[in-house]
Amino acid sequence: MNNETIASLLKCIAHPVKISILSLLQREESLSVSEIQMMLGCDCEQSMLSHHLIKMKDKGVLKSIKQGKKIYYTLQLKEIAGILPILESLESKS
Amino acid sequence: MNNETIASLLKCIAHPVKISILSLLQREESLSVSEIQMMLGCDCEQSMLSHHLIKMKDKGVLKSIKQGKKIYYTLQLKEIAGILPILESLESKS
DNA sequence: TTTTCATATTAATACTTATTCATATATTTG
DNA sequence: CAAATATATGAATAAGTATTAATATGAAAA
Repeated sequence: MNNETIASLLKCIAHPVKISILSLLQREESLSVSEIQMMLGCDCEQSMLSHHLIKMKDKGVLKSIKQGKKIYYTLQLKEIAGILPILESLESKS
Repeated sequence: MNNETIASLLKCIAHPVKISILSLLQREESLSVSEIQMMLGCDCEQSMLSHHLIKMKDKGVLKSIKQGKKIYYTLQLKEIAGILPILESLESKS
C-alpha cells in the first residue's frame, strides 16, 4: 500500500465510533447493525451508524452479508486487528 | 488510550505527506525541516511542511529540538513505528 | 396485502481541516 | 549592523467531512 492509500484508510477509520465498531468486530466476527447499535449503547443513531458502516465497507475495511431483514458486518481487512491493540496500549497524552 | 484519543491521533497522521514524514523518521532518528523537505522531493512546500510537523508535535507524535538555525524533529510516539509496517504491507484495494 | 422491522439513501447544513500566501522571528554570517 | 538562512505564524479561502432529519427500500410477520 502506498502512502496515499494508507492515509485514506486511516482517515476512514479515524473516528471514535468507528474505532469502537472495529473493536467490537474484532471480538465478535460478525454482527448485525442493530446488534452493533445496542453494543454501542446509543451513542450512535441509526442513520449515522449506517453511514459509518457503509463508508468502511466502501474502503474495504468491512464487508457485509444480508440475512433476511438483517445485515451482518464483518472485518474484511483483518490486519486492522493488528493495529488497534498497539494504539489502545498507548499512554494517553492529549 | 481511549477511542476518542486514538481517533484524534489517527486523524492527525492520516495524510500522505505525514505518512511519508513518519517513514523517514523511522529510519533516520532525527532530521531537520529542510532535510525532510529535500527527502520529500518537493511535493511539500515550506510552510505546509511546517504546519504538518507542528500539528504532529502538538499531538505528541513528534518532538523537536533546536540547534542553531535548524530544528530537528524526531519520533516521540515510537509505537507509531509499529503500525506503519502493518499498513505498508497491505494489499491495495482502493 | 398492510404493517412492522431493519437498514439505506439523500439532501441540507454545520464543522473541520487543508492549502496558500504573505509576513514574522530567530540565528548566523559577512 | 545588514543580509541571508531556516523555520514558524496567521489569516483567508477552499475543500472535505460529519451530522441530522426526513424519506425510501426491502424482507418478514400478522
